[in-house]
Amino acid sequence: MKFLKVPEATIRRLSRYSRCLENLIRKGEKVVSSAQLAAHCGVNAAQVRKDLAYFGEFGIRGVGYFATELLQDVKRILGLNKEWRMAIVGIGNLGSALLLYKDFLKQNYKIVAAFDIDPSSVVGRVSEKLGKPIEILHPDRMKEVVLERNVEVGIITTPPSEAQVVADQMVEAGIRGILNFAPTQIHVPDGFIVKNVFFTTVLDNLAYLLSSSRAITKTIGDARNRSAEETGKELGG
Amino acid sequence: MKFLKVPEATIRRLSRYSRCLENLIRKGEKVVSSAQLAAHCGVNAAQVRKDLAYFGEFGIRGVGYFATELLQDVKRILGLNKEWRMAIVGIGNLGSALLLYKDFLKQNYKIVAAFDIDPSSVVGRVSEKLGKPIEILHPDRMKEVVLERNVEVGIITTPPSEAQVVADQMVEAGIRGILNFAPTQIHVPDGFIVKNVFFTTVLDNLAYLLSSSRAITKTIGDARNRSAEETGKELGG
DNA sequence: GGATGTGAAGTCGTTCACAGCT
DNA sequence: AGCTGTGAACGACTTCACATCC
Repeated sequence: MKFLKVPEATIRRLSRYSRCLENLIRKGEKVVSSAQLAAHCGVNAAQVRKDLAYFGEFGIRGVGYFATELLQDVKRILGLNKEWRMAIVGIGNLGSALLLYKDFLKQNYKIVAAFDIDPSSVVGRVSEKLGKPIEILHPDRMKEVVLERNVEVGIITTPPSEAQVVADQMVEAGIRGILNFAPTQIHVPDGFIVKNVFFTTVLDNLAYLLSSSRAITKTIGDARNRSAEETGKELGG
Repeated sequence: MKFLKVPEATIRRLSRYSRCLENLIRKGEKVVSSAQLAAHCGVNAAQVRKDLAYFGEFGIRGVGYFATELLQDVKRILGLNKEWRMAIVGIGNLGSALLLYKDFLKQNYKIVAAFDIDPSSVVGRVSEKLGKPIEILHPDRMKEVVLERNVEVGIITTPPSEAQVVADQMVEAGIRGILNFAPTQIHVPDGFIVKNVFFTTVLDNLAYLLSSSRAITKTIGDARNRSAEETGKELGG
Protein backbone atom coordinates (compact mmCIF):
# COMPACT_ATOMS: atom_id res chain seq x y z
CA MET A 1 0.00 0.00 0.00
CA LYS A 2 1.25 3.40 -1.04
CA PHE A 3 0.32 6.89 -0.05
CA LEU A 4 -1.06 8.42 -3.17
CA LYS A 5 -3.88 10.78 -3.79
CA VAL A 6 -7.00 8.80 -4.46
CA PRO A 7 -8.90 9.42 -7.71
CA GLU A 8 -12.40 10.72 -7.25
CA ALA A 9 -13.58 7.90 -9.50
CA THR A 10 -12.26 5.43 -6.96
CA ILE A 11 -14.42 6.97 -4.25
CA ARG A 12 -17.47 6.77 -6.48
CA ARG A 13 -16.77 3.12 -7.11
CA LEU A 14 -16.26 2.46 -3.42
CA SER A 15 -19.77 3.74 -2.94
CA ARG A 16 -20.94 1.31 -5.57
CA TYR A 17 -19.01 -1.59 -4.06
CA SER A 18 -20.71 -0.93 -0.78
CA ARG A 19 -24.15 -1.20 -2.39
CA CYS A 20 -23.18 -4.38 -4.24
CA LEU A 21 -21.66 -5.93 -1.16
CA GLU A 22 -24.89 -5.39 0.70
CA ASN A 23 -26.70 -7.28 -2.03
CA LEU A 24 -24.21 -10.11 -2.05
CA ILE A 25 -24.38 -10.41 1.72
CA ARG A 26 -28.16 -10.44 1.56
CA LYS A 27 -27.82 -13.34 -0.86
CA GLY A 28 -25.77 -15.20 1.71
CA GLU A 29 -22.28 -14.79 0.29
CA LYS A 30 -19.62 -15.04 2.96
CA VAL A 31 -16.52 -14.65 0.82
CA VAL A 32 -16.32 -12.70 -2.41
CA SER A 33 -13.54 -12.47 -4.96
CA SER A 34 -12.62 -9.28 -6.77
CA ALA A 35 -13.92 -10.94 -9.94
CA GLN A 36 -17.28 -11.63 -8.35
CA LEU A 37 -17.67 -8.14 -6.98
CA ALA A 38 -16.46 -6.66 -10.23
CA ALA A 39 -19.02 -8.60 -12.25
CA HIS A 40 -21.78 -7.42 -9.96
CA CYS A 41 -20.76 -3.79 -10.20
CA GLY A 42 -19.93 -3.84 -13.87
CA VAL A 43 -16.27 -2.91 -13.50
CA ASN A 44 -12.91 -4.55 -14.08
CA ALA A 45 -11.61 -6.96 -11.42
CA ALA A 46 -8.17 -5.36 -11.35
CA GLN A 47 -9.92 -2.06 -10.80
CA VAL A 48 -11.57 -3.39 -7.68
CA ARG A 49 -8.30 -4.59 -6.26
CA LYS A 50 -6.50 -1.37 -7.15
CA ASP A 51 -9.24 0.75 -5.61
CA LEU A 52 -9.01 -1.15 -2.36
CA ALA A 53 -5.23 -1.12 -2.45
CA TYR A 54 -5.26 2.64 -1.99
CA PHE A 55 -6.41 2.05 1.55
CA GLY A 56 -4.78 -1.17 2.68
CA GLU A 57 -4.83 -4.91 2.22
CA PHE A 58 -8.25 -6.34 2.88
CA GLY A 59 -8.18 -9.68 1.12
CA ILE A 60 -6.56 -13.07 1.48
CA ARG A 61 -4.58 -14.36 -1.48
CA GLY A 62 -6.01 -17.48 -2.93
CA VAL A 63 -9.28 -16.87 -1.14
CA GLY A 64 -10.88 -13.48 -1.60
CA TYR A 65 -12.50 -11.01 0.77
CA PHE A 66 -14.78 -11.64 3.71
CA ALA A 67 -17.92 -9.87 2.61
CA THR A 68 -19.17 -8.32 5.81
CA GLU A 69 -15.69 -7.34 6.86
CA LEU A 70 -14.98 -5.69 3.54
CA LEU A 71 -18.29 -3.84 3.64
CA GLN A 72 -17.43 -2.42 7.01
CA ASP A 73 -13.98 -1.41 5.82
CA VAL A 74 -15.39 0.27 2.73
CA LYS A 75 -17.92 2.17 4.80
CA ARG A 76 -15.25 3.24 7.21
CA ILE A 77 -13.09 4.48 4.33
CA LEU A 78 -15.98 6.53 3.02
CA GLY A 79 -16.52 8.03 6.43
CA LEU A 80 -19.82 6.26 6.99
CA ASN A 81 -18.92 4.94 10.41
CA LYS A 82 -20.53 8.00 11.91
CA GLU A 83 -23.80 9.84 11.53
CA TRP A 84 -23.70 12.81 9.20
CA ARG A 85 -26.00 15.59 10.22
CA MET A 86 -27.44 17.68 7.43
CA ALA A 87 -29.46 20.83 6.95
CA ILE A 88 -31.61 21.45 3.93
CA VAL A 89 -32.50 24.87 2.57
CA GLY A 90 -35.41 25.44 0.20
CA ILE A 91 -38.43 23.34 1.01
CA GLY A 92 -40.14 23.23 -2.37
CA ASN A 93 -41.10 20.07 -4.17
CA LEU A 94 -37.62 18.67 -4.34
CA GLY A 95 -36.68 19.79 -0.84
CA SER A 96 -39.64 18.13 0.78
CA ALA A 97 -39.07 14.98 -1.25
CA LEU A 98 -35.54 14.80 0.13
CA LEU A 99 -36.80 15.49 3.64
CA LEU A 100 -38.80 12.31 3.32
CA TYR A 101 -36.18 10.33 1.43
CA LYS A 102 -35.70 7.03 3.22
CA ASP A 103 -32.41 5.98 1.71
CA PHE A 104 -30.44 8.64 3.53
CA LEU A 105 -30.86 6.88 6.82
CA LYS A 106 -29.47 3.62 5.55
CA GLN A 107 -26.24 5.44 4.82
CA ASN A 108 -26.03 7.26 8.13
CA TYR A 109 -27.25 10.56 6.76
CA LYS A 110 -29.80 12.48 8.74
CA ILE A 111 -31.53 15.77 8.05
CA VAL A 112 -31.67 17.62 11.35
CA ALA A 113 -32.79 21.06 10.18
CA ALA A 114 -34.91 22.51 7.39
CA PHE A 115 -34.93 26.12 6.26
CA ASP A 116 -37.12 28.15 3.97
CA ILE A 117 -37.59 31.85 3.38
CA ASP A 118 -41.30 31.43 3.90
CA PRO A 119 -41.62 28.77 6.60
CA SER A 120 -45.33 29.16 7.12
CA SER A 121 -46.18 28.48 3.49
CA VAL A 122 -44.59 25.06 3.44
CA VAL A 123 -44.79 23.75 6.96
CA GLY A 124 -48.35 22.55 6.56
CA ARG A 125 -47.81 20.65 3.36
CA VAL A 126 -44.71 18.86 4.55
CA SER A 127 -46.09 18.06 7.97
CA GLU A 128 -49.09 16.47 6.37
CA LYS A 129 -47.00 14.19 4.20
CA LEU A 130 -44.61 13.41 7.00
CA GLY A 131 -47.50 12.56 9.26
CA LYS A 132 -46.11 14.64 12.07
CA PRO A 133 -45.32 18.32 12.42
CA ILE A 134 -41.98 19.44 11.07
CA GLU A 135 -40.09 22.52 12.10
CA ILE A 136 -39.13 24.80 9.26
CA LEU A 137 -36.94 27.74 10.11
CA HIS A 138 -36.02 31.01 8.55
CA PRO A 139 -32.48 31.06 7.08
CA ASP A 140 -31.62 33.95 9.39
CA ARG A 141 -31.28 31.41 12.13
CA MET A 142 -28.90 29.19 10.19
CA LYS A 143 -25.66 29.94 12.02
CA GLU A 144 -27.23 29.50 15.42
CA VAL A 145 -29.03 26.29 14.53
CA VAL A 146 -26.09 24.76 12.68
CA LEU A 147 -23.93 25.25 15.72
CA GLU A 148 -26.55 23.97 18.09
CA ARG A 149 -27.33 20.83 16.10
CA ASN A 150 -23.85 20.02 14.81
CA VAL A 151 -24.71 20.29 11.15
CA GLU A 152 -21.84 19.31 8.88
CA VAL A 153 -23.48 19.06 5.48
CA GLY A 154 -25.80 21.51 3.75
CA ILE A 155 -28.26 20.69 0.99
CA ILE A 156 -29.41 23.43 -1.37
CA THR A 157 -32.78 22.92 -3.03
CA THR A 158 -33.70 26.52 -3.65
CA PRO A 159 -34.25 28.07 -7.07
CA PRO A 160 -30.95 28.77 -8.84
CA SER A 161 -31.22 32.49 -8.21
CA GLU A 162 -30.96 31.96 -4.46
CA ALA A 163 -28.31 29.25 -4.45
CA GLN A 164 -25.24 31.43 -4.08
CA VAL A 165 -26.75 33.46 -1.23
CA VAL A 166 -27.64 30.28 0.60
CA ALA A 167 -24.18 28.84 0.01
CA ASP A 168 -22.68 32.02 1.50
CA GLN A 169 -24.87 31.62 4.57
CA MET A 170 -23.81 28.00 4.90
CA VAL A 171 -20.15 28.91 4.67
CA GLU A 172 -20.70 31.67 7.21
CA ALA A 173 -22.35 29.12 9.48
CA GLY A 174 -19.30 26.89 9.20
CA ILE A 175 -20.81 24.17 7.03
CA ARG A 176 -17.91 22.72 5.08
CA GLY A 177 -19.71 20.36 2.72
CA ILE A 178 -22.52 21.39 0.38
CA LEU A 179 -24.72 19.28 -1.84
CA ASN A 180 -26.18 21.58 -4.47
CA PHE A 181 -29.31 20.65 -6.42
CA ALA A 182 -29.88 24.12 -7.86
CA PRO A 183 -28.72 24.03 -11.47
CA THR A 184 -26.16 26.79 -11.20
CA GLN A 185 -22.48 26.95 -10.40
CA ILE A 186 -21.80 28.15 -6.87
CA HIS A 187 -18.54 29.32 -5.39
CA VAL A 188 -17.09 28.77 -1.94
CA PRO A 189 -13.76 29.54 -0.27
CA ASP A 190 -10.87 27.12 -0.14
CA GLY A 191 -11.41 24.31 2.30
CA PHE A 192 -15.12 24.15 1.57
CA ILE A 193 -16.57 21.61 -0.80
CA VAL A 194 -19.49 21.75 -3.20
CA LYS A 195 -20.86 18.73 -5.00
CA ASN A 196 -23.52 19.28 -7.60
CA VAL A 197 -26.47 17.09 -8.42
CA PHE A 198 -27.83 18.30 -11.74
CA PHE A 199 -30.39 15.97 -13.29
CA THR A 200 -30.61 18.00 -16.43
CA THR A 201 -26.92 17.49 -17.10
CA VAL A 202 -27.50 13.77 -17.00
CA LEU A 203 -30.54 14.14 -19.20
CA ASP A 204 -28.50 16.22 -21.63
CA ASN A 205 -26.09 13.33 -21.74
CA LEU A 206 -28.90 10.95 -22.55
CA ALA A 207 -30.24 13.31 -25.19
CA TYR A 208 -26.83 13.50 -26.80
CA LEU A 209 -26.42 9.74 -26.87
CA LEU A 210 -29.91 9.15 -28.18
CA SER A 211 -29.52 11.78 -30.89
CA SER A 212 -28.26 10.93 -34.32
CA SER A 213 -28.42 7.24 -33.46
CA ARG A 214 -25.21 7.19 -31.48
CA ALA A 215 -26.99 4.46 -29.57
CA ILE A 216 -27.55 1.77 -32.15
CA THR A 217 -31.00 0.30 -31.97
CA LYS A 218 -30.72 -3.39 -32.42
CA THR A 219 -33.34 -5.96 -33.18
CA ILE A 220 -35.54 -5.45 -30.16
CA GLY A 221 -36.65 -9.04 -30.47
CA ASP A 222 -36.39 -10.42 -27.01
CA ALA A 223 -35.98 -7.53 -24.67
CA ARG A 224 -35.45 -9.78 -21.69
CA ASN A 225 -32.14 -10.82 -23.18
CA ARG A 226 -30.35 -8.10 -21.33
CA SER A 227 -26.63 -7.70 -21.34
CA ALA A 228 -23.76 -5.49 -20.27
CA GLU A 229 -24.88 -2.41 -18.46
CA GLU A 230 -24.27 1.09 -19.55
CA THR A 231 -22.73 2.45 -16.45
CA GLY A 232 -23.96 5.98 -16.25
CA LYS A 233 -20.64 6.92 -14.82
CA GLU A 234 -21.43 10.22 -13.19
CA LEU A 235 -23.90 12.76 -12.11
CA GLY A 236 -23.96 16.20 -13.65
CA GLY A 237 -22.00 19.17 -12.53
CA MET B 1 -11.99 19.34 -36.87
CA LYS B 2 -11.40 15.64 -36.62
CA PHE B 3 -13.72 12.71 -36.28
CA LEU B 4 -12.92 11.27 -32.90
CA LYS B 5 -15.03 9.75 -30.24
CA VAL B 6 -16.10 12.44 -27.84
CA PRO B 7 -15.28 11.99 -24.14
CA GLU B 8 -18.30 11.83 -21.92
CA ALA B 9 -16.72 14.55 -19.81
CA THR B 10 -16.90 16.83 -22.81
CA ILE B 11 -20.64 16.32 -23.07
CA ARG B 12 -21.08 17.11 -19.40
CA ARG B 13 -19.13 20.31 -19.86
CA LEU B 14 -21.15 21.25 -22.92
CA SER B 15 -24.17 21.09 -20.69
CA ARG B 16 -22.42 23.39 -18.29
CA TYR B 17 -21.36 25.79 -21.03
CA SER B 18 -24.95 26.07 -22.12
CA ARG B 19 -26.04 27.10 -18.61
CA CYS B 20 -23.20 29.62 -18.35
CA LEU B 21 -23.87 31.04 -21.78
CA GLU B 22 -27.46 31.66 -20.80
CA ASN B 23 -26.24 33.63 -17.81
CA LEU B 24 -23.76 35.62 -19.86
CA ILE B 25 -26.38 36.39 -22.47
CA ARG B 26 -28.77 37.50 -19.76
CA LYS B 27 -26.05 39.87 -18.58
CA GLY B 28 -25.95 41.37 -22.05
CA GLU B 29 -22.77 39.80 -23.40
CA LYS B 30 -22.77 39.59 -27.17
CA VAL B 31 -19.34 38.10 -27.75
CA VAL B 32 -17.53 35.79 -25.36
CA SER B 33 -14.00 34.45 -25.42
CA SER B 34 -13.06 30.96 -24.39
CA ALA B 35 -11.26 32.50 -21.42
CA GLN B 36 -14.40 34.32 -20.32
CA LEU B 37 -16.60 31.28 -20.63
CA ALA B 38 -13.97 29.13 -18.95
CA ALA B 39 -13.72 31.46 -15.98
CA HIS B 40 -17.47 31.42 -15.57
CA CYS B 41 -17.65 27.64 -15.70
CA GLY B 42 -14.56 27.00 -13.66
CA VAL B 43 -12.66 25.14 -16.34
CA ASN B 44 -9.56 25.67 -18.44
CA ALA B 45 -9.84 27.90 -21.52
CA ALA B 46 -8.06 25.42 -23.74
CA GLN B 47 -10.54 22.83 -22.56
CA VAL B 48 -13.41 24.95 -23.79
CA ARG B 49 -11.86 25.30 -27.21
CA LYS B 50 -11.01 21.60 -27.41
CA ASP B 51 -14.48 20.58 -26.39
CA LEU B 52 -16.02 22.72 -29.10
CA ALA B 53 -13.45 21.59 -31.64
CA TYR B 54 -14.88 18.08 -31.51
CA PHE B 55 -17.91 19.41 -33.31
CA GLY B 56 -16.67 22.13 -35.60
CA GLU B 57 -15.31 25.67 -35.69
CA PHE B 58 -17.64 28.05 -33.96
CA GLY B 59 -15.41 31.00 -33.13
CA ILE B 60 -13.64 33.81 -34.91
CA ARG B 61 -9.91 34.11 -34.33
CA GLY B 62 -8.96 37.34 -32.65
CA VAL B 63 -12.57 37.88 -31.62
CA GLY B 64 -14.27 35.06 -29.78
CA TYR B 65 -17.68 33.44 -30.05
CA PHE B 66 -21.04 35.06 -30.66
CA ALA B 67 -22.87 34.15 -27.50
CA THR B 68 -26.36 33.42 -28.74
CA GLU B 69 -25.05 31.63 -31.78
CA LEU B 70 -22.76 29.46 -29.71
CA LEU B 71 -25.54 28.67 -27.27
CA GLN B 72 -27.71 27.46 -30.11
CA ASP B 73 -24.89 25.38 -31.53
CA VAL B 74 -24.19 23.80 -28.16
CA LYS B 75 -27.83 22.99 -27.65
CA ARG B 76 -28.04 21.50 -31.09
CA ILE B 77 -24.98 19.34 -30.40
CA LEU B 78 -26.58 18.08 -27.21
CA GLY B 79 -29.74 17.22 -29.09
CA LEU B 80 -31.79 19.92 -27.41
CA ASN B 81 -33.17 21.35 -30.62
CA LYS B 82 -36.18 19.10 -30.21
CA GLU B 83 -38.60 18.27 -27.45
CA TRP B 84 -37.80 15.12 -25.49
CA ARG B 85 -40.85 13.32 -24.28
CA MET B 86 -40.46 11.42 -21.05
CA ALA B 87 -42.39 8.97 -18.92
CA ILE B 88 -41.88 8.64 -15.20
CA VAL B 89 -42.54 5.50 -13.20
CA GLY B 90 -42.96 5.52 -9.44
CA ILE B 91 -44.89 8.51 -8.17
CA GLY B 92 -43.66 8.70 -4.61
CA ASN B 93 -42.09 11.76 -3.05
CA LEU B 94 -39.28 12.04 -5.53
CA GLY B 95 -41.42 11.13 -8.51
CA SER B 96 -44.00 13.76 -7.81
CA ALA B 97 -41.29 16.34 -7.16
CA LEU B 98 -39.88 15.63 -10.60
CA LEU B 99 -43.34 15.79 -12.14
CA LEU B 100 -43.50 19.36 -10.92
CA TYR B 101 -39.86 20.23 -11.62
CA LYS B 102 -39.83 23.45 -13.63
CA ASP B 103 -36.31 23.26 -14.97
CA PHE B 104 -37.08 20.39 -17.31
CA LEU B 105 -39.13 22.59 -19.57
CA LYS B 106 -36.36 25.12 -20.04
CA GLN B 107 -34.26 22.35 -21.52
CA ASN B 108 -36.95 20.95 -23.79
CA TYR B 109 -37.79 18.02 -21.57
CA LYS B 110 -41.40 17.20 -20.97
CA ILE B 111 -43.02 14.51 -18.89
CA VAL B 112 -45.94 13.21 -20.89
CA ALA B 113 -46.88 10.14 -18.88
CA ALA B 114 -46.78 9.05 -15.25
CA PHE B 115 -47.07 5.49 -13.99
CA ASP B 116 -47.51 3.93 -10.59
CA ILE B 117 -48.52 0.50 -9.37
CA ASP B 118 -51.19 2.07 -7.23
CA PRO B 119 -52.48 5.01 -9.25
CA SER B 120 -55.38 5.83 -6.99
CA SER B 121 -53.21 6.28 -3.91
CA VAL B 122 -51.12 9.03 -5.40
CA VAL B 123 -53.31 10.77 -7.93
CA GLY B 124 -55.03 12.90 -5.34
CA ARG B 125 -51.90 14.17 -3.69
CA VAL B 126 -50.16 15.09 -6.90
CA SER B 127 -53.20 16.68 -8.46
CA GLU B 128 -53.58 18.87 -5.44
CA LYS B 129 -50.03 20.13 -5.64
CA LEU B 130 -50.16 20.52 -9.37
CA GLY B 131 -53.38 22.47 -9.08
CA LYS B 132 -55.01 20.42 -11.78
CA PRO B 133 -55.85 16.75 -12.14
CA ILE B 134 -53.06 14.52 -13.35
CA GLU B 135 -53.43 11.16 -14.98
CA ILE B 136 -51.52 8.36 -13.36
CA LEU B 137 -51.55 5.04 -15.11
CA HIS B 138 -50.80 1.47 -14.24
CA PRO B 139 -47.48 0.19 -15.65
CA ASP B 140 -49.38 -2.52 -17.53
CA ARG B 141 -50.31 0.13 -20.03
CA MET B 142 -46.74 1.29 -20.58
CA LYS B 143 -46.09 -0.15 -24.01
CA GLU B 144 -49.36 1.14 -25.39
CA VAL B 145 -48.97 4.62 -23.92
CA VAL B 146 -45.30 4.97 -24.83
CA LEU B 147 -46.14 4.24 -28.44
CA GLU B 148 -49.13 6.52 -28.45
CA ARG B 149 -47.33 9.47 -26.89
CA ASN B 150 -43.92 9.05 -28.48
CA VAL B 151 -42.02 8.60 -25.25
CA GLU B 152 -38.27 8.41 -25.76
CA VAL B 153 -36.92 8.71 -22.24
CA GLY B 154 -37.95 6.85 -19.10
CA ILE B 155 -37.42 8.02 -15.54
CA ILE B 156 -37.33 5.47 -12.74
CA THR B 157 -38.25 6.75 -9.28
CA THR B 158 -39.48 3.52 -7.73
CA PRO B 159 -37.93 1.78 -4.74
CA PRO B 160 -34.73 -0.07 -5.70
CA SER B 161 -36.44 -3.43 -5.49
CA GLU B 162 -38.73 -2.54 -8.40
CA ALA B 163 -36.19 -0.75 -10.58
CA GLN B 164 -35.09 -3.70 -12.72
CA VAL B 165 -38.64 -4.80 -13.44
CA VAL B 166 -39.56 -1.31 -14.50
CA ALA B 167 -36.46 -1.04 -16.66
CA ASP B 168 -37.44 -4.30 -18.36
CA GLN B 169 -40.88 -2.90 -19.08
CA MET B 170 -39.36 0.25 -20.50
CA VAL B 171 -37.06 -1.73 -22.76
CA GLU B 172 -39.99 -3.84 -23.83
CA ALA B 173 -41.91 -0.67 -24.62
CA GLY B 174 -39.05 0.51 -26.80
CA ILE B 175 -37.73 3.28 -24.56
CA ARG B 176 -34.04 3.56 -25.37
CA GLY B 177 -32.90 6.02 -22.74
CA ILE B 178 -33.43 5.59 -19.00
CA LEU B 179 -32.71 7.96 -16.16
CA ASN B 180 -32.52 5.89 -12.99
CA PHE B 181 -32.95 7.45 -9.55
CA ALA B 182 -33.34 4.15 -7.70
CA PRO B 183 -30.03 3.43 -5.97
CA THR B 184 -29.36 0.09 -7.60
CA GLN B 185 -27.55 -1.04 -10.69
CA ILE B 186 -29.91 -1.92 -13.53
CA HIS B 187 -29.13 -3.85 -16.68
CA VAL B 188 -30.42 -3.30 -20.21
CA PRO B 189 -29.62 -4.81 -23.60
CA ASP B 190 -27.10 -3.34 -25.99
CA GLY B 191 -28.33 -0.23 -27.70
CA PHE B 192 -30.21 0.92 -24.63
CA ILE B 193 -28.76 3.48 -22.25
CA VAL B 194 -29.07 3.90 -18.51
CA LYS B 195 -27.83 6.94 -16.66
CA ASN B 196 -27.93 6.88 -12.89
CA VAL B 197 -28.65 9.74 -10.54
CA PHE B 198 -27.61 8.57 -7.09
CA PHE B 199 -27.54 11.33 -4.49
CA THR B 200 -26.09 9.10 -1.87
CA THR B 201 -23.05 8.41 -4.01
CA VAL B 202 -22.42 12.12 -4.14
CA LEU B 203 -23.01 12.39 -0.41
CA ASP B 204 -20.59 9.52 0.15
CA ASN B 205 -18.08 11.53 -1.79
CA LEU B 206 -18.68 14.53 0.43
CA ALA B 207 -18.43 12.37 3.52
CA TYR B 208 -15.12 10.98 2.32
CA LEU B 209 -13.69 14.42 1.63
CA LEU B 210 -14.90 15.84 4.91
CA SER B 211 -13.54 12.91 6.88
CA SER B 212 -10.08 12.90 8.34
CA SER B 213 -9.69 16.55 7.36
CA ARG B 214 -8.94 15.90 3.75
CA ALA B 215 -10.63 19.25 3.27
CA ILE B 216 -8.39 21.64 5.15
CA THR B 217 -10.34 24.08 7.21
CA LYS B 218 -8.76 27.44 6.88
CA THR B 219 -9.21 30.56 8.91
CA ILE B 220 -12.89 31.12 8.35
CA GLY B 221 -12.30 34.81 8.83
CA ASP B 222 -14.09 36.46 5.96
CA ALA B 223 -16.33 33.87 4.41
CA ARG B 224 -17.38 36.19 1.64
CA ASN B 225 -13.85 36.00 0.27
CA ARG B 226 -14.80 33.09 -1.91
CA SER B 227 -12.42 31.58 -4.36
CA ALA B 228 -11.92 28.73 -6.80
CA GLU B 229 -14.86 26.42 -6.87
CA GLU B 230 -14.75 22.76 -6.13
CA THR B 231 -16.37 21.47 -9.22
CA GLY B 232 -18.33 18.48 -8.08
CA LYS B 233 -17.44 16.82 -11.32
CA GLU B 234 -20.06 14.17 -11.51
CA LEU B 235 -23.16 12.58 -10.22
CA GLY B 236 -23.09 9.15 -8.69
CA GLY B 237 -23.50 5.87 -10.42
C1' DG C 1 -3.07 42.59 -31.27
C1' DG C 2 -5.72 39.14 -29.84
C1' DA C 3 -8.28 34.95 -29.65
C1' DT C 4 -9.11 30.61 -31.96
C1' DG C 5 -7.85 25.82 -33.36
C1' DT C 6 -4.66 22.10 -32.67
C1' DG C 7 -0.38 19.10 -32.49
C1' DA C 8 2.54 17.80 -28.78
C1' DA C 9 3.48 17.16 -24.05
C1' DG C 10 1.93 16.05 -19.76
C1' DT C 11 -1.06 14.10 -16.34
C1' DC C 12 -4.19 11.00 -14.68
C1' DG C 13 -6.74 6.70 -14.54
C1' DT C 14 -7.39 1.91 -16.18
C1' DT C 15 -5.98 -2.58 -17.60
C1' DC C 16 -2.52 -6.09 -18.00
C1' DA C 17 0.30 -9.57 -16.34
C1' DC C 18 2.63 -11.77 -13.00
C1' DA C 19 5.02 -12.29 -8.57
C1' DG C 20 3.76 -13.55 -4.00
C1' DC C 21 0.98 -15.48 -0.53
C1' DT C 22 -2.37 -19.01 1.49
C1' DA D 1 -4.31 -24.17 -7.54
C1' DG D 2 -6.30 -19.78 -6.86
C1' DC D 3 -6.75 -15.05 -5.89
C1' DT D 4 -4.69 -10.96 -4.12
C1' DG D 5 -1.54 -6.95 -4.52
C1' DT D 6 1.17 -4.21 -7.65
C1' DG D 7 4.76 -2.53 -11.06
C1' DA D 8 4.54 -1.66 -15.81
C1' DA D 9 2.10 -0.87 -20.17
C1' DC D 10 -1.53 1.27 -22.00
C1' DG D 11 -5.06 4.53 -23.01
C1' DA D 12 -7.73 8.64 -22.18
C1' DC D 13 -8.26 13.20 -20.98
C1' DT D 14 -6.21 17.79 -19.97
C1' DT D 15 -3.07 21.45 -20.44
C1' DC D 16 0.50 23.78 -22.87
C1' DA D 17 2.27 26.38 -26.48
C1' DC D 18 2.15 28.17 -30.77
C1' DA D 19 0.92 28.58 -35.64
C1' DT D 20 -3.09 30.52 -37.80
C1' DC D 21 -6.32 33.65 -38.97
C1' DC D 22 -9.45 37.89 -38.22
